[in-house]
Amino acid sequence: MNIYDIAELAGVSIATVSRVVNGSPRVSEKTKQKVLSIMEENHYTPNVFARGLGLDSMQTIGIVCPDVSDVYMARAVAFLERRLKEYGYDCILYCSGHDQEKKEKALELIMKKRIDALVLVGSTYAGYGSGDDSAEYIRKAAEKIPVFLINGKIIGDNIYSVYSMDEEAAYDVVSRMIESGRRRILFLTDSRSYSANKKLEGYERALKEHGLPVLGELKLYTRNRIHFVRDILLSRRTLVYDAVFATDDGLAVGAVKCANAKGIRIPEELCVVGYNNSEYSVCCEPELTTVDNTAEKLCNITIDNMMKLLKGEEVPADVPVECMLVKRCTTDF
Amino acid sequence: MNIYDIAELAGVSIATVSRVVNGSPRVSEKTKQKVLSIMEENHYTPNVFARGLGLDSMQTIGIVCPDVSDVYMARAVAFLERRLKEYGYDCILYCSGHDQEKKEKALELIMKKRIDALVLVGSTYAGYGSGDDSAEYIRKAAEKIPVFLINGKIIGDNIYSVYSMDEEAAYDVVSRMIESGRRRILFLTDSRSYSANKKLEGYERALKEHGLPVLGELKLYTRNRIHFVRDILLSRRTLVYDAVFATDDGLAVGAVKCANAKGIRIPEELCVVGYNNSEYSVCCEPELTTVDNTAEKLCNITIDNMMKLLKGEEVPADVPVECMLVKRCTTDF
DNA sequence: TTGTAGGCGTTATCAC
DNA sequence: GTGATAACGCCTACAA
Repeated sequence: MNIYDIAELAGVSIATVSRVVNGSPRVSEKTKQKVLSIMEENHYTPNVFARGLGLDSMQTIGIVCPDVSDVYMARAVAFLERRLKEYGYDCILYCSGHDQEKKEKALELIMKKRIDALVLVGSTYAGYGSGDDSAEYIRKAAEKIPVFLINGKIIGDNIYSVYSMDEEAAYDVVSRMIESGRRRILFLTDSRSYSANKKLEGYERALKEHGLPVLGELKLYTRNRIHFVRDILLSRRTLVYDAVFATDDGLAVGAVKCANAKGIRIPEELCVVGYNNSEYSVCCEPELTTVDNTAEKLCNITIDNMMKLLKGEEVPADVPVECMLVKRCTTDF
Repeated sequence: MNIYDIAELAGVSIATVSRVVNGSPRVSEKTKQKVLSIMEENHYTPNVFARGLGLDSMQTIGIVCPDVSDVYMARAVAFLERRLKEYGYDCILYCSGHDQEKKEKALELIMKKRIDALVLVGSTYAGYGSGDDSAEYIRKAAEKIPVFLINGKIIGDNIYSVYSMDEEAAYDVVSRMIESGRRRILFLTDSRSYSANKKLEGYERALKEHGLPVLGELKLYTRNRIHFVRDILLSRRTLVYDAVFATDDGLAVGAVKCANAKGIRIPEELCVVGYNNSEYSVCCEPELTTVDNTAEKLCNITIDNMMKLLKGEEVPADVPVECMLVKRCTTDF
């Protein structure tokens, strides 16, 4: 059942059917009703491929993230999908992993689908600072379609970054730790991404501004698995700290588990702050104080701006969004 | 840059270019190399819309789940996406919510995309037993393309169900609880889905076969939020139980939190078992014994069977997969 | 207001 | 082995 069949049944030309389908006002009410009823009767659905071919768009947005099974990514994808649907767009999803090579491959593949725009979720797509060319593949994609980064930042044509103000949040948290008497604050992370770096910068700035030394022994890179983190901390007997600032809740829970295992009291002897305000934070015991990076807000802004852009409006290339501290039981400030 | 441009540059016809693109053997090695190099030079990519129009397929599979931000769904989507990619298929993602109306709408929308097949993740798509017509919209979709259910079961033409053996797993867990001396076992769930019903059946069968009564007061339906569950259990002062079997880890964690708040010792005084072997189970304290429903296996089987089916092979319409008990610290058997 | 005809970029079926 | 050419189903000037 195609547009020709409908046209014939309705006794009009395909142009008229097309006009009805696309809600053109240049159709008489009478023929419009006629055509609509025929379409209804025959369950006619325009062929999206044909339409895509003509318009060079299938109203589809590409979403790429390293791994949807990560709770943070999953939430972001859920928010993005919902918002996109509200605008009548669909999304195709790619999980790229974290390897440079795989990420490049993923973008190459998804670009072949002739999507209208691209969203990259997670700061792994942000490059590792200025002057490196690891983000070149993203710029290349941006030559064809607008690229939106969520929680990453790349400066370039047709690239739009919406990210949470992690440096400021980290600075704030660590400052409070220091002001409440902590002196040896462990920086716990699983990544050297843009966002992790920003958190590190905030951490270091807070230390410096409060006259504390920045110590390599108090920065720990590890895998983001609860037991793994717990065990690594348990095994470092010489590592002394009275606070932990983790770049993800999972890591923070690992630190809490370690303290529980050692019989260290939280928050009296150890203060812990996580990141992302995930369900883990209320799952662990005691429940975790954490930074909410307002993922929903980031996602909504991203899609809203994307839609404006696709309509030809101007949108800011750089949107920083404030984080929010959610206090629970692992802090005493 | 389209197939005509390439043909002209290579001094051949578009038919030959098409043959090269599609790896047809009926091209001389010489012209093939010539065409390939021209394509390479010009970064030629065939237009997927045009190809889709001709072949009536864009090698795309639809994935629908109620909510990707749910950890279980997110993991499933990740597994599915990875496997699909291995086969050269892409996926478009829809989150439908749980409302009947929304689910129908989601399927209606995604069907318009002319996907090659459909995966429905989660037992919310399974109907609520035989004789109800709430799954009619799924049968309708199956008239056009094969539909695969993950963790649901609908019997019908062109519908394929891959699901974990939840009845058996539940029976097994509850039996062990009883055999280790538990007498009042709370059944905790957030859903009346196919899979939740199966778990309930297993629970009841175990009680009956061990000569214990099935009590309404020991079945609790609640929202799947840790604090919500904890608070509801705390508020039911008269509710007495010495074991909890929950249909999801989140619920089980709520029960653990309640016990912790009341000072009830786990597993001595209370035995708790969750479901899905999610990260929550190692997050909570004490760590949760849980049933692993082998989501990865379900997903891989689903996609493998789908690919076979799309190639014209026969595949079973019904694949039950065994669960696995993962023992941690909330049980003493 | 409506219809005609060309174009979108492929693939597939013929001939040669 | 290679090349015309007709689908595929829609959109949209342009004509009427």
